Amino acid sequence: MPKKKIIFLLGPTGIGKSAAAIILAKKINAEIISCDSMQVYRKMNILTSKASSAQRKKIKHHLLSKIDPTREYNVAKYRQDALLICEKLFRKGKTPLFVGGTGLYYSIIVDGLFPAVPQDKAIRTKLEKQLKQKGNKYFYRKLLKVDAGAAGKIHPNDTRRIIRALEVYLKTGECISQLQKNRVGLGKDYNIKVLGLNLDRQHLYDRINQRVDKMFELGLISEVKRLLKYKLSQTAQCAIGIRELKGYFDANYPLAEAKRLMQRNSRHYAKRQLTWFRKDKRIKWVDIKQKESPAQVALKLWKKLS
RNA sequence: GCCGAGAUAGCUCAGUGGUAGAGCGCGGCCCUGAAAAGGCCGGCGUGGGGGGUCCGAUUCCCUCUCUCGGCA
Repeated sequence: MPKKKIIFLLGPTGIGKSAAAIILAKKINAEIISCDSMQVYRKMNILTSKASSAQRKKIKHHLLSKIDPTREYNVAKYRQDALLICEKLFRKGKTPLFVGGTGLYYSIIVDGLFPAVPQDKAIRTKLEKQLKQKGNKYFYRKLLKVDAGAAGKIHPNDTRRIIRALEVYLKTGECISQLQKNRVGLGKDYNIKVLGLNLDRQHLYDRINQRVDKMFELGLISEVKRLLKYKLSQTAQCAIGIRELKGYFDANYPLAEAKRLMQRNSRHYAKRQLTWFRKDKRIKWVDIKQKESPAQVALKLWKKLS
């Protein structure tokens, strides 16, 4: 029996993955699974450029608007949810088409998640308190003592990772650097195709800037204002636009500045995404031109699949 | 046309007689339970053109060009 096929469509924010994906999905009898860490949240539609309900009627989208923005979400949950949906699609005879720009989520599906422990609130609070009192250097030395392997890979200022490594050690007595070696990916059991969309940097940045302009036209301000009435989870509040608009609502700067920051942070984000994707040799890149329509892009993608 | 100010990084500008910095922008990279997050690295330059003084000029002098004010 041939291996079941899973397709990924990756690419930087704003490049036009979603629109092309819908057309591609139609052609290949696929349903779309979002590979995006922010589109899972409800009430964040304009902010995350989620597919419209009209688009969603054309092709079923999974893992969109699944979680309330007051709740936490993370890679492990994503993996669990996404694999479940994959199985469901296979039973229906559909091909899963993962679409998104969250490189870690992609990697976690394809390369696997090493068996570790979930976050532990109590341990974290303690560690964070210690970090505050003793400073980065001391904290880093602490990690160096218990897990030199991890310390070698983590910069002393990257306290978020240091906390995680220590958390794993305190919880399990094992080194995260050792655990990380045990990951089992999907490659053996499935036929995985990975497509990437790219556009020259200047035009990509133009698109990103324009997309932010568009968000404002569509009513971003009231959407975010509404969102801020809730106590957003730590993860949900990381979406680009929330912090930036909050500064405007708090009268720290004018609206134009909020928009400028959103555009800049989105550009930086796209750049980081490209860095992440660049080193992944499994990605088959499809270069698009500035003015290509979603249908044209979808056609190029489709050709790349055969 | 005259008077004044200026011309230094992609932009805004600082500074110095011993071949230049800052902020923003931009580029590169790392990444496993917060990943649209978090962290690291990089000045990316014919100092407007030409001449002079000097051991040595981006810095001082002359000149040309351009820009911005003001006066005509």
